[in-house]
Amino acid sequence: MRFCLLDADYEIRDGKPIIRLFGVDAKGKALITKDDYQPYFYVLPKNKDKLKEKLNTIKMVRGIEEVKRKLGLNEREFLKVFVDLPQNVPLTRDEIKHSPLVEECYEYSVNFYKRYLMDKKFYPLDWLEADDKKIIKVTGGMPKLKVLAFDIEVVDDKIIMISIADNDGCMKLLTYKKAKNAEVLKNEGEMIKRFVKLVNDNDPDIIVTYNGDGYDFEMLRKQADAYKIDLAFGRDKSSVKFAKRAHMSSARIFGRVHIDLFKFVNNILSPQLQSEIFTLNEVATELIGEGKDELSMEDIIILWKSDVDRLAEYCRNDSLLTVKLAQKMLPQIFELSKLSGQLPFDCSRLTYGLLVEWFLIRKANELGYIVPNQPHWNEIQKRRELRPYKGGYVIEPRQGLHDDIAVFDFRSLYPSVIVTYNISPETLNCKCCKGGHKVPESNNYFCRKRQGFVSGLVKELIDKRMEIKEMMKTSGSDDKKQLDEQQKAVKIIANAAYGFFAYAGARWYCRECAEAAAAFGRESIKQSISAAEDYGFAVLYGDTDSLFVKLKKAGNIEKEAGSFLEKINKSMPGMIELELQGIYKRGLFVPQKIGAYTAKKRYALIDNKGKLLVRGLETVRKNWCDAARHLQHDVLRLVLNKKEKDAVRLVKETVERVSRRCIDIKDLVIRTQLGKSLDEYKATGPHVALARKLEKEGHIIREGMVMSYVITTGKGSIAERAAPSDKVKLDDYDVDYYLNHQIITVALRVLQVLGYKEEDFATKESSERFAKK
DNA sequence: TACGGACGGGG
DNA sequence: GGGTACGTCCGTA
Repeated sequence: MRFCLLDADYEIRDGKPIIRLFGVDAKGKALITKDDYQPYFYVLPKNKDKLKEKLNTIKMVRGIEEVKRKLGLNEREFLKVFVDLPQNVPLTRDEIKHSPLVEECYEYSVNFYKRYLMDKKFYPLDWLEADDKKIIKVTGGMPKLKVLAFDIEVVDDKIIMISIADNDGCMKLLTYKKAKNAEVLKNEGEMIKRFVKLVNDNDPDIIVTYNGDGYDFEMLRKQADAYKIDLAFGRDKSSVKFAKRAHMSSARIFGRVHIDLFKFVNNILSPQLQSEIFTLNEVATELIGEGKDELSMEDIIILWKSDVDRLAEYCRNDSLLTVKLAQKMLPQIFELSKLSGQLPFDCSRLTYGLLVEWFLIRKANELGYIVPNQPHWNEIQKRRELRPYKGGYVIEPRQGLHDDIAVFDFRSLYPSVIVTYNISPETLNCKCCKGGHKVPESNNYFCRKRQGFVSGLVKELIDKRMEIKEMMKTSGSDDKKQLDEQQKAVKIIANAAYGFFAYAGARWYCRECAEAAAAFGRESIKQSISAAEDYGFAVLYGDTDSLFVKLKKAGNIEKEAGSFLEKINKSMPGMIELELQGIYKRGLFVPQKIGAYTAKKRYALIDNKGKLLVRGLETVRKNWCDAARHLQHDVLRLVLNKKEKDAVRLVKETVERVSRRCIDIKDLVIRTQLGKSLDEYKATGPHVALARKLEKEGHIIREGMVMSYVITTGKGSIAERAAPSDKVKLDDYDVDYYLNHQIITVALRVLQVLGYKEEDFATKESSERFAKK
């Protein structure tokens, strides 16, 4: 049979590990094929023969082979130790790791299915041909995959609604109250059972969610456990497995690839997005130009009581939006899978650093290198404690409002720097050439004679990207689209290499390499900046990899930005490339230091369509009250539309309304989650103080509960004055707190830059309060 | 000033 | 077999 590889794992059958490969054939039919493979790891022996004797006494060991592999730049002789079961690889290593016969063990923590794919040189989305004897790679295009998205709604810890949508748009809505176009079930348990059946009937290859690992599947598991329902989503009727991963569990389904789009956005895509907020609404708006009406938790509770039809519509729209977003993002995930060799399931959940790491691991394997071991926990800690090295070059922002701004992006600079100066752990201060590439402001240098492992691979990536871009020029629109996804994937991995050198958990960690790349980078960026100034731009702000400019004299910013880029890219060495990130009508720049604390990038831009791009200012999260949250956004929008006076008036109005208690108390509610059980708290924040009070009154307080409170007048710390939001009357709230810690704080973030002080927002009602301070 | 704790996404 | 990110900002001590 011939199939396109989508997923893999292994099972133990009759005491033997069996690899299972999952995929679809040309007609889109799901297939599973199995293969035998033997787990192993490498040992660098001190005494080869004696070690072999010792290994042969270990029951788990099934065979030993002598092999030559490269360790760094040198070829060494290793023992390849085969064991019976994958889980016995680390156990066998434990038995010999302290032996005087062993210098070091390697590759003992590579998952068995990854080991198999790596050794066979199988990449996800490869077409494989399997017969009774063996599996070989063949050619084939992209198969048609059935994609299904789902979304749940929850009220009071109960799932009240589930919607599903697939790539044909066909949908289903399950609930247990009467609703239009819904399938109405008897209760929550029946609904979950029905959902499981629907998924199996629909038989998707890919299941997509938005934060399904962190929420929907967790919630389903909890409720299914309560009703003793088996979440048998697997193609073999197996239940969903919750794999413990680095920081959260991932919902894994046999035979179907569960892709959590939020994880991919958060881990990989976020640096390339304009938005700093990664809600489904924001991300979908940016990527597919389609958003959604957002409902608050309270809204959902109210709608469940009063307007189930509308809630159903909301729920439907969420799964539909998720499936549309998947159509946009899956090609990107697949291209990264093809490049890094990681299964789409893993690839969509890897962090930036691990994505590079797995790319390097597979390449190392293919080039005959032994993969360096992961650093030990104490080594990672040691790396983290090192003082930070000098990073990117920062130009302090020119505080205030500016018109007609061009933003240039230097991000492709780092891969070019790594290649140009051969920056790699093995080429650092080599013995062969004392006159290597010297690092600015340092005594370190990099080899000129031998290509480094990492720098060589980054070079391949850059060359590949050039090739793809060349191909794009002569290809049709469908091919072009796929090629574009390919070049983006290449760019993602190439760009991540720099950060990877400084990532404390990295196998190819090299602080000197990161330092060097930063130093060479600073040099080149400074050159680009002076070129921009010579051209006639005023530099408004720059930080590491981005540059904000406006024209010194009147002119067309878009035209000038274009011709500047053309000019500078001709004079830039090698692959160094400056890109235009965008043109903006107006921008507000906030200095990095406000009062006592410093912050990174803080600015807000507005484009010609009136769309806002906000960085570093949107600290207004759920532990702020709605009044403050909305005020900051409105103030920003007004300021960027040159309606500064209106902004100030709005702040004054809000101050006045808060002072006069002419405000809806629900706009003053602050929410904070209890992250642990009450007795574990050392510090008593407002939410903890309130929770303790409620517990004494006989309420049951559990970890994970969200406390909703309002700060009231009275004596003591803020914490002592937090009262449950549903008990607070309009006369109770603390005007001072809401003005000075919420409303004015948030307004000043923006307006301080334009020279305003808190006195400027004083009204008759509030001036007395300011005078007192 | 240092440090504990929460935030993110989802509902 | 491998540690619950990680950078930021609030409030308390």
